[in-house]
Amino acid sequence: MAKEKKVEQITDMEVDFAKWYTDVCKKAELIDYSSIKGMFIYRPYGYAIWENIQRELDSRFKATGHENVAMPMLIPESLLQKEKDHVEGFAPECAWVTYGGGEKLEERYCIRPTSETLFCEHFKNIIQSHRDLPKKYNQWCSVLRWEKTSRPFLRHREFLWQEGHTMHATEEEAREETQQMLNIYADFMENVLAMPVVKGQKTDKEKFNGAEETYTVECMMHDKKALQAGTSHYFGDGFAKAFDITFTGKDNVLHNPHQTSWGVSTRMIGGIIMTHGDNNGLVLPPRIAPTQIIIVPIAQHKPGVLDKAAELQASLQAAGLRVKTDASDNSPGWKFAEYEMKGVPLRLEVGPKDIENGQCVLVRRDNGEKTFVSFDELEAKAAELLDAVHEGMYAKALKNREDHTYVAQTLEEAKAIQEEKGGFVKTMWCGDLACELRMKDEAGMSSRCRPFRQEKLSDKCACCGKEAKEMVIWGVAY
RNA sequence: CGGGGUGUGGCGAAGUUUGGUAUCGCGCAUGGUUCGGGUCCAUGAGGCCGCGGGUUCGAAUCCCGCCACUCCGACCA
Repeated sequence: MAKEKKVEQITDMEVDFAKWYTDVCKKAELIDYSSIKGMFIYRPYGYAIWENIQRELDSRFKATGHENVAMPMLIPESLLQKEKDHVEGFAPECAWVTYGGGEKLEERYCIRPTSETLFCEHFKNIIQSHRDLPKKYNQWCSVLRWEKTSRPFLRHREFLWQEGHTMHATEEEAREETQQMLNIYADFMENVLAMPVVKGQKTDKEKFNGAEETYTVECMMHDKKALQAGTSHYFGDGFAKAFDITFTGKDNVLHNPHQTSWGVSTRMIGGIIMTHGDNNGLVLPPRIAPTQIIIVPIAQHKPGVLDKAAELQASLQAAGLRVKTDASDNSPGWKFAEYEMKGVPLRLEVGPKDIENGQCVLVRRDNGEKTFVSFDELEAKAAELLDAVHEGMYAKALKNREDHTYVAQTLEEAKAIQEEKGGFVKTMWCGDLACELRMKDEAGMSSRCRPFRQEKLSDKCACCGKEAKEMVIWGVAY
């Protein structure tokens, strides 16, 4: 019996990372393909992860004064076209509804690729006075973008997400909102998903269509590629002007409100898989795992074993943990492999020998460590171990990022690092688009962000040698 | 959207070159057996061979078109 490789159905990530990824998505029963390219079926286990993500984020949104709404799915073409940069960015990947009830429509409708325009139309109707501000809305929905290539979770044509849209009386307040939401994302990813993030601002080239500023949280995957896990945009009053949204201020003068939007999607699940997964399958962060503890009874036909398993499940559930017992006829070894593949953070083994000794075994998914725990301290120990699994996963992911983040002083150096090692490359940058394009052309890397945590690596831009403004992190992105 | 690869029961494959009754392993069902790392045995069910045309007495196999998956680019959350 192989010690390292316990699940034969999954391709090793060192052999073929892309195949490993799709194997995990399918074998862990997260997702299935549908008959339409880029449209995926979220299976119960995959959807349960999304529901847990939703629950965690939604409570954070509510705690900061946001309200949920539901907007229409269709956008009239005339509405989409009101903001020039926005429509230019999204028009190429829109899908259109042209028939209704068998009749050709007067005006075609875009299936929402994002809902800024819909929110703006609505905001125009409901905002009159400074007393109506701020408006802090969010919606959980799916959006459609006609992508050319697709991969489970990472790039769908239809994907689930949340989009927050807010309107504020002052620029200062809108900017604060933008930062607050970015921080909520960062905190959520690190403390719930165990994914370390780099916070920063996008370059003009990479920012959202129509935004003044785009902020991002960037993560590094196992294959050293970057994943943009969430974004928060400051719009200024550009959309407000385009949509003629005004309010009367305390000064009895008409003003345009300042706007933000921010979103994360099911792409984060792809991030979880590629940040934490291993050659035995998925490894789920305990705080969003649909099942946190799987109880595997040993010699379950023997009297008392299943009763004890049920008793342990009940007491763990009473302690607020998500627990299941697998009492199927499959052998214990089969069950071990199955729940490893599904990434369940802790396995609890209990058999006749354990019952005699008044104990059971807890096994960590992240590192395989076994702990014997007496029944009377099980709830406390299980909760403690779940936290330890979270911390272990975070530390491992952080180490991966730090081990594969490099400094380059020149474009040639950056290119060499990318070709030989991959990962994040930090360089100084003058701020010119031309240098950013050269980095893409010659080193194959796009700018991931201008990190908030700046370092002064030198005085000169790595590309052109002119005076540098700031440090940029470059990488190959999903 | 350009270049390569692939498509055969739920999964993984053989068969395609040279047209001639649809194969194997896993899984599934039933019964028994076993249980601390994917137990073992027996019996059985399940296939529009990606889809649509064409050639032929006859097509999984040859020809044409399309679709999907996948890898490498370009584009994008």
